[in-house]
Amino acid sequence: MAHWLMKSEPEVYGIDHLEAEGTTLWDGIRNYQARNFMRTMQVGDQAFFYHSNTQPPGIVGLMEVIETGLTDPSQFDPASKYHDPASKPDAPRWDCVRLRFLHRFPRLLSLEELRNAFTPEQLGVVRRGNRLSILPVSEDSAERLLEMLQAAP
DNA sequence: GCCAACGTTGGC
DNA sequence: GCCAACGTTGGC
Repeated sequence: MAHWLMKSEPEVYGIDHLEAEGTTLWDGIRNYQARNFMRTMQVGDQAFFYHSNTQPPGIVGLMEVIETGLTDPSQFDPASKYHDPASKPDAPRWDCVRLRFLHRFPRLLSLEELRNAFTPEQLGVVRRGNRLSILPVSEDSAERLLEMLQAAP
């Protein structure tokens, strides 16, 4: 079972939304590197939910991958901001996964704390200017993150 | 609102 | 295939 970090702006889609819905289709990924990471996800993998573009940014919860290899429907929807006119239904360019809410952490683990505890090599999200919205998390780092999230700040 | 990082596009 | 221009993300 692998671990991932997935970013979303809480104003757009945050842990509150996921908790209320239970599961969600993680659509709208329009970056090839992030898409390729998503393609290697397996059912049962876990993902840290990271709130971006908010104060303070950081990890707030845990999700589980429950379905992979799904075609992202928003690419064919002209009304969607994720519409991709260049993508053809017989050769979809973008896909996505379905995730399930597991739990919130007892506290937010801020980017500042992450920066103090990890190098950019250990945890990609701490690299300044990292725009990738989906990142792999090594098992070592995942273990440390889970420990930090249970401990007091 | 600024700007660093970096992906994408298009002219040549 | 190079590279300048442009667009997006996201921290600050």
